[in-house]
Amino acid sequence: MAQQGVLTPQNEDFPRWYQDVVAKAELADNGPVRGTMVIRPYGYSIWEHIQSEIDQRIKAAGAQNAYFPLFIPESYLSREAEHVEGFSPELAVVTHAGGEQLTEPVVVRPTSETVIGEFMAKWVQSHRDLPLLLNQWANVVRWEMRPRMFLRTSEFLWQEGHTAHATFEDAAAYARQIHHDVYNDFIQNVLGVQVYLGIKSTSERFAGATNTMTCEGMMGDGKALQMATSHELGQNFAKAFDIKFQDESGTSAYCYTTSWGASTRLIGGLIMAHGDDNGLVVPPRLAPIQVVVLPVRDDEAVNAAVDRVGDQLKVAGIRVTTDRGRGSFGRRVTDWEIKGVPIRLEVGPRDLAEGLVTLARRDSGEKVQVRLEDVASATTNMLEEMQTAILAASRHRLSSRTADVTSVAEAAEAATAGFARLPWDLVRGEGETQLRTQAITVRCLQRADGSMPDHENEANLTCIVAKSY
RNA sequence: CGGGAAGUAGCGCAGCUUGGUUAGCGCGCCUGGUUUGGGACCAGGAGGCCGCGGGUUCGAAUCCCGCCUUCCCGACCA
Repeated sequence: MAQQGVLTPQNEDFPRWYQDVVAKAELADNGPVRGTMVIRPYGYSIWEHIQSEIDQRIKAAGAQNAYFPLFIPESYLSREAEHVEGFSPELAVVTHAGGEQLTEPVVVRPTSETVIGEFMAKWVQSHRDLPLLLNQWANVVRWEMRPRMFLRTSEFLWQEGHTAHATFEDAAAYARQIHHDVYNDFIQNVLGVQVYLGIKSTSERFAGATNTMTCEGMMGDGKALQMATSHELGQNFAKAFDIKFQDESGTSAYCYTTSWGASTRLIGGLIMAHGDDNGLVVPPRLAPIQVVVLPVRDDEAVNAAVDRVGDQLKVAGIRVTTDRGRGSFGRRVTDWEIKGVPIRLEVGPRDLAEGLVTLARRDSGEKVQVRLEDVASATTNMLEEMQTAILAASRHRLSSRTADVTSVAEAAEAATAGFARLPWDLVRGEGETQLRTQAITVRCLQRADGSMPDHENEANLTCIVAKSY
């Protein structure tokens, strides 16, 4: 039965649709202070799954978790000139504490290169201490001009990795390893989003970095979202914080450091990459709830079957929940659709009489009937199919809405609907400035074959330009 | 921070132009009953510092000033 939508349709007003999903899927609420956000239990459970997947990959890459303080002496920031220049406008600074004015104000960390640098300097003495591979899960604060739920909040949750290496090559290789094996692997295989991997142009680079790598995803409205980044920091922070080691020959040298992060912004990316007019679509591998079992009516035989089916799925290792007796069937269906649960398993007397149940897939709307004894295997298969289909859809959107063009003017035109790709030599400098006036930015630079360049000055690079979040 | 819009019950809104008894409506919520194969229905009920502060007035949701917050478009950004 056609209903008036619960959500604003995407093509009517995409930002409004986004807000609706955040609210109706019970992901988050606005906090009382400008730009802050309360992450609700369902939203937080998605974050916990993101954390767990990324954390496993970080550990597989050899880094260890640690925790550094929220407060940083203001003077630390100013030790690295570009870093302080980049971050000062958005710092929250504590000037009073304990009822007194502080002699040195402390900043609430916007990122932790500086404090961690300070401690790396203490911990690194010898080449035997390298590489030093650290990660922390933390909150950071950046007083942004224009907050948006999950995409840009004054306080956000993330992981930030910080490493120190003996050589430029080792640092560069590790930053790339994180970029591919942690970020791209997670984003593609768990989040189901196809991204462009590339390096940032000088103007888009992280403050204090010598090279910034990015994963650029395309959202449902054709705009870009930077979903994770890895930075090579050269010796900038090593020099500012005196991170030195002695090599085999006894010569003292500065380390090369890296940093890399992914944040709760990924949830914004999840919403906008896969969501539709019925709400969120959570990829099966990420979903806190993979299957919701819905009894069509509150009836003894049906409930008994619901329990049996739920147990079968649990035994098969599927994350399953049951929703019974909470209002009408239709209501429960739409509620779980908004939350994006991959599979809805309907149990009703008619099907049951024939020994069947119905599976409904969230992304395609496809419904199939399966025999009770096959529920676990059919569900497992459908979850895998959906995971594959979601990535395929994301891949299709990215390729079909990236236009290869040959001028800045054409790029500007193409960027109204998606991404544009063109030779970097046509854009760098003048073109970049010109595109910026139309809110279009260079998202990343790639080699002609789509691989990641070593630096901006390589010959024959292409660039991808788009409007972005 | 610049340009635009808006803040009235949990959510969405009307009322404001032209100040005047008790501030309404839809959804949601509570109670009881009937329901449940795509947002159920009937009956009864609860819920308001009308964003905050000041001013004008006999009287302010309504007029004036200031501030805060949210949304949209920019500059900034994970």
